Amino acid sequence: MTSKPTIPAVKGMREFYPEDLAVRNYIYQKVCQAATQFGYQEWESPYVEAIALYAAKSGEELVEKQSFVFSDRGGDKITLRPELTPSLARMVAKRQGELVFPLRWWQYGPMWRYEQPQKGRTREFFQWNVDMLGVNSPEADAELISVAATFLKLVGLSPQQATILVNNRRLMDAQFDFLGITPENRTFVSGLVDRRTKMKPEAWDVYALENGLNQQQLDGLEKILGDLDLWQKSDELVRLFKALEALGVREYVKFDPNIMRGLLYYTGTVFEAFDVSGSVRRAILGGGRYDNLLADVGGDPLSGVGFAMGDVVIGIILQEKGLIPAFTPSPAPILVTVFDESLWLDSFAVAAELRAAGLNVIVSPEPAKLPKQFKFADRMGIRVAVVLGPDEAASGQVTLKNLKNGTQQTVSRSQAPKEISEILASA
RNA sequence: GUGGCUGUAGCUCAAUGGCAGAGUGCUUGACUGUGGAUCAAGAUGUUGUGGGUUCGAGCCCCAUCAGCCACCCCA
Repeated sequence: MTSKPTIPAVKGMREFYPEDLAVRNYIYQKVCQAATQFGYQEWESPYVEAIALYAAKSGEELVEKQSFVFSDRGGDKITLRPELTPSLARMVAKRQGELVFPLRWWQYGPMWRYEQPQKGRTREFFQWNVDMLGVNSPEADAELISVAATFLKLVGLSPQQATILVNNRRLMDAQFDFLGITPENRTFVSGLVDRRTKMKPEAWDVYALENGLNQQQLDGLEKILGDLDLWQKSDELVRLFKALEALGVREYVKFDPNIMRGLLYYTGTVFEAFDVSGSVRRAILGGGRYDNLLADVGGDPLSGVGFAMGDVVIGIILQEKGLIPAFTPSPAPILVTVFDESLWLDSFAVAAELRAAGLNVIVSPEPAKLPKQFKFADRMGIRVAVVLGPDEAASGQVTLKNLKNGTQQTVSRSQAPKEISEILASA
């Protein structure tokens, strides 16, 4: 054996073996399908950006602690992109005058964040971003939630398995006002709400009282957070749920006053999707409405709504539930064997004929014992083995073996493509 | 950045401080023109890395790297 590699992969970076890439590509395919059903356009932005792009809009945590930052040869600070929204804002602002609104864009690509790798979290991940810009309405919010729900449905997650929880920032702010919580205290209270499911109730109470809430406010807050009918007090949420009903995805969505989302730039509807039954407690995806997206990059004010989904959490969930299609190692379903040295190049010629007929074909690179070649075919998930031995060569024929059921037939070389196609079509 | 657990054959894991092991996979054969099943034989290790304690370290101590889990944050 060779010695062990002395230089490991960089911490938290992903290595995609063929079976891993198959999973990634499967998710990509479903994401594309969901977005395309709703008429969203695929776009792409640079993987490397100036750090200054994020300084304006993204949180301090993301820029200072979670970005991979480098200097280019001119001394400018650049970074592997930790998120997509600032790039979106810039590209839209640059062509704001000529783009057609409402704009519906999606992207699926790599992102990097310098975090401690753990379950559902790596330093390199693929993220699906979907955004609609230029419309500010609960009905537009409903469309985005509907795209997300459509994806969940496409990958085989039922409403019982995965749920999208929805809340509204304006509704919560109004409730906070009613309790006499000051605007400067709102950020703390939002964080408090966010933390509620992670702390023991008593500890949470103490934490709240120690940070400026009085007992009356705490009681009121707990009442609000337990009120699953609270959405009826929000015109926006009433319209949202009616639209979701019409869009046919209402069963995937639930109101939950505990959903706040940490990002400061959300202003209205917010939502997160969770796996209800599995081992991952992290959100599958999250998003919401943000106003004034373009203000910081010099564009005209423009409201938008969007969400993001990482590939890591959804990948774990789909694997756990057996929802990833079986992996076939070989993309070519046909193996042409090489019987011996004298027939070596004849086998190559047979392979070329089959490829010319439009088939995908592996040919053994050198003579080997047939059992070994058949074993290889089996391991690679190949469905048809082609044998060209002395008998076949003498009569201008080849033997075709169906590896699924073990049957075989000997046919002329000219007929082989047609016969193989029939075998492949039969299963 | 903080805390906890782990690191032994390709993989999953054993081994009271005293000879480095099993299952699985791999190679070969039973079967020189046919894979999956069965049986038999065989090969495989700087015990993550570097120090230390000890007559003796896979095991104890320190450091370091990596992985997992939780916190922070978030997709």
